[in-house]
Amino acid sequence: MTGPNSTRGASTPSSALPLVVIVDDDAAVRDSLDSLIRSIGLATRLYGSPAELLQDKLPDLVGCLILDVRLPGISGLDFQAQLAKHGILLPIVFMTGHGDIPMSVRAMKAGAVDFLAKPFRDQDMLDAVTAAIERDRQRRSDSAARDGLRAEYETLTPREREVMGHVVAGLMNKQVAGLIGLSEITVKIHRGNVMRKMGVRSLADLVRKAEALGIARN
Amino acid sequence: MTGPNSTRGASTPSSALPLVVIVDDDAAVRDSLDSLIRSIGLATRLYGSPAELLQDKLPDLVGCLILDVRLPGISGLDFQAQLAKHGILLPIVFMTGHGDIPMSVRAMKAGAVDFLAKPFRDQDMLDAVTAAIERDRQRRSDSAARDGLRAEYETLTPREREVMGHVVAGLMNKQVAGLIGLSEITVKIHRGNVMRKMGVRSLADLVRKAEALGIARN
DNA sequence: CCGAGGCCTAAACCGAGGTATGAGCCGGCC
DNA sequence: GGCCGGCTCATACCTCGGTTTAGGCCTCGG
Repeated sequence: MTGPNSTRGASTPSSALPLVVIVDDDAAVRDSLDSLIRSIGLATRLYGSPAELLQDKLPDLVGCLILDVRLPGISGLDFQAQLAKHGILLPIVFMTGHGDIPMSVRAMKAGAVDFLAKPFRDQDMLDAVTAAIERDRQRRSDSAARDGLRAEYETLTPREREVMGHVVAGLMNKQVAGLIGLSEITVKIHRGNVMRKMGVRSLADLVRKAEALGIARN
Repeated sequence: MTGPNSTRGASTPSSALPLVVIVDDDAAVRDSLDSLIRSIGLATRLYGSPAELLQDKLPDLVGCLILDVRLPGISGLDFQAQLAKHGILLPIVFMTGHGDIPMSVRAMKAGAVDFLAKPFRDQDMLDAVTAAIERDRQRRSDSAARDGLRAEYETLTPREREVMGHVVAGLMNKQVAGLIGLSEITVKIHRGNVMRKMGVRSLADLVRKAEALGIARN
């Protein structure tokens, strides 16, 4: 059985090439998919079971998963849920030889990119993988933006966050002051600090960042 | 065959009771579903074919569609696409006796709420219908909010919209003035009109409304 | 103990936001 | 023609936002 370290080196440089992780208990299927995926210039990583994948630590690359729904020891659908708990958020393309409709519907509801019945056309798999990678790219981009925002927000002191909340809610400095029992001038100071730390120069931008952070519930 | 006017009156008052529209060419299936849906207190409307549904004009109620994928004259999936063009945005629950996985995946990708293989358990159908209605309720709520915003936005004159765009982009009045070749005081007037017509009293609220409207691309 | 950092405040000043009053120009419509 | 509405501008006045300078209080940790 192909072990965890079955990455094909030649097409897996440490660059930012998208990585397609293939999990199937049939070595022939793995190799076939490996060839297919690498034919469009993507890196691959092969596993014979979910356990092998979990023991290995995946590089943090843009990519996706190709899973057979019938896997050794666990259902592909349960594995899908398990991966989410492990913080592995790679988009998943399912394939199956003996699947049924409820299975496919459940997978799609749980966020799978596609669900292909074997035998599938090569092009269908490539389309699915391409879509999955694009989805992952988007997710990472969104995630990075949110992380950056949160990093800025976390440099704020408790008071500054409190003031920021009221400011983006549309209150005037004097109202904020009255609300939390401060002098207006102090609110101005905090407000200025917020603008500087959040890296914005207009209230409009601050409001947008606050929205993206999910603040300003009032 | 049951005609377009087969609505069961007793459980279909003109109130805001959610409406479940059932399309199936088998009268027995329609009646069975009708009983099931009405058992949980929802109104129903039965059709034997997509054509009948399209000829009829549906009341504008919260609700959903239950479609067989195998319909007279057209595939349920094609009908799904066709309905979207007709502006009928009701969430769809598919059911099928002879469906396959690609069909279910295509339906789910196209936004179906669920895809049930016959025979299905009554409870599964009720769960799907409940979820579909909830989705429709949410969609209508979002849509109504956006329509209200657009109505306000449309009361703005071209100049006012132009000024609004720059203001929510975070520019100062004098910058806006320089950018579109006006005096600062005129910008202030327009800005004041924008605030009044858009029904907001703080810049923060204006920015949020602009975001919801998809303005402020810069 | 003392420095650092968070927190609060004040006085003073300036730039920006907002409104009212008044007025002129132009194009479309009855 | 006359009216209306959109658009423009000016003066004046007031409020609000924002920064600087300067100071005091507290707590935590070296």
